[in-house]
Amino acid sequence: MSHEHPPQSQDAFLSRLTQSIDRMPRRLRQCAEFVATHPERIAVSTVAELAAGAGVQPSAFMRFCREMGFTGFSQMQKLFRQDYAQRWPDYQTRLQSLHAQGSDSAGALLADFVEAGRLSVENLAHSVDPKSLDEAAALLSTARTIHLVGFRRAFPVVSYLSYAFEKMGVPAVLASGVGGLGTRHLFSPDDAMIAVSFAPYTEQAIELAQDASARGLPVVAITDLVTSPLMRLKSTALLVNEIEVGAFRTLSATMILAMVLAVAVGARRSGS
Amino acid sequence: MSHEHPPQSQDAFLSRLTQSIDRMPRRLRQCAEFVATHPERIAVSTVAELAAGAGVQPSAFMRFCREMGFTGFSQMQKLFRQDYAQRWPDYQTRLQSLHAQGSDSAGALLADFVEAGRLSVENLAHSVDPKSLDEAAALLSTARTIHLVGFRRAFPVVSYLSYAFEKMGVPAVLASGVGGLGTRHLFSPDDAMIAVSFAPYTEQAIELAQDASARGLPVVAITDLVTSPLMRLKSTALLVNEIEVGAFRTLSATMILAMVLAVAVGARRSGS
DNA sequence: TCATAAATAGAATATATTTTCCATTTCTTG
DNA sequence: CAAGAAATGGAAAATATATTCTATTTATGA
Repeated sequence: MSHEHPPQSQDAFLSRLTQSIDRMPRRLRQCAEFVATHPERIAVSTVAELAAGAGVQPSAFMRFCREMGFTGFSQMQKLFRQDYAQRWPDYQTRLQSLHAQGSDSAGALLADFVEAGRLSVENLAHSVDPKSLDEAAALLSTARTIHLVGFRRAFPVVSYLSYAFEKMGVPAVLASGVGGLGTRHLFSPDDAMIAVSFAPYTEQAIELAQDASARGLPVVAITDLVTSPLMRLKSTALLVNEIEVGAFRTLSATMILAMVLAVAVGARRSGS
Repeated sequence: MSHEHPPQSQDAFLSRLTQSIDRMPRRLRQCAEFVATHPERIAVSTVAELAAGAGVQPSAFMRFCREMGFTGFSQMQKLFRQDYAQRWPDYQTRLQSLHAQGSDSAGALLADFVEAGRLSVENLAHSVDPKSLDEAAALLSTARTIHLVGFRRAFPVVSYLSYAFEKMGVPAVLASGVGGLGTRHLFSPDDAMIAVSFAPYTEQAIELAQDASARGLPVVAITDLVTSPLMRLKSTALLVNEIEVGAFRTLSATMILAMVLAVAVGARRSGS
């Protein structure tokens, strides 16, 4: 069935893919999913490479091409090679063309933030001390419960941590700050805290961190400057410096740091 | 002469080309000129096609490749394919082998995630269509209220958007999903929605987006795959693809996209 | 102008890639 | 649970593509 005329455009191809992906058998769906994730590779890869990427045999990928209405892989590839030229430019060129659209267009904005984000991320590898990171992971992995504190710009970070910890089965509570006094009364000496705060520092976050520290909880701080109030605690500090665009700072590097921390803790927990 | 090591990048290739083009014999210069005019075709063409384009015999084109320092056409083509798409598969395999070695010290983990983040961010410049971005900003800037929908991994994104919009005085509501039916009854035709969801898609998010769309609200979707259910709505879609490390995906590129969207909307609001 | 070297075209060969085929396994359905 | 259908993996065959080889042409310089 379904072996009529082949899709004439990438749009047609993709809509057909979405339509039939649910009804596909296992291996064919693997192909479909891989193609949906990396459509740009079709033009420049061989069946063998794509099949390997999707984790199937070349013959399975062939069947996938047929199922999509093509006579074979070559025909399908031809479609993708046709308008390859449009997206050809590499990263640098692409950035320039985004900028060229005029300084107040969304494209120029995107170029600015992408560049800032890239630099921030690259910078992270230097600004974070691996020893502190190990230390932080060690502290957190032995805690009974991890309290997560962060407001305003830091809130997305802790909400991500909360999600990641839940996914890995690590007990963690988000200090919400809404509905009264929060989770302060729950602090127990064998717990630990991750406090996230950036200049200008939210008082509430600092207070909670100080409180926890006073009660003997180890505190891991994610912050931006060495002058941060969080540095005054006897805490383990992880520094991230996001590059500013206009009055805005990205969160790209910070999210990566959060993720690394979460995964490191998760690994230690399950490993031991 | 000149048969040393091959160029390692497209830039190196091009500078070498300009350098030697004057000293080349006729047919070889035809090749050089054609390649200089259509560098994007190298990755997706055969020698025969390129030779025909340059008006020479395939064997002449082969000599040209040699003259440029490659062992043959295949090696040269590889360079042009790598710069475009081949970073990803290389990266994935490298990562798997690292994981197999069990180098799960926090430092190595950090390096991995930094690399993944950097690539994800760079890729954003390709995957997001500037036109869609402009369109999205336009739609959202005229809305009375912006409804924000996103759960699980997408929640940090919408919580950031909520923060950014508040900071800029743009009315936005977070569809919390907790405490009952949420904000669905608040949908009004002159509102708009930003829906964020990644595979495996949270049903609740999809439903809310469909509901909003059915009621005539413009929906801006931030999602990962062309097969995403959010793509089926007549919505404006922005695609972000984060590289996977182990079973985890960063949010670095996604946060940048969110930020760009927020700032673009804010600028339009205050500008008009 | 002639001798020599370089460059070229086209066919022949080697290699890579696609495509088909079929035995085996895995699902469906009565 | 058995019979049939669908799906799969692997390898063999067909095709496309890259690469080399050599006879011929074109350029170079004394």
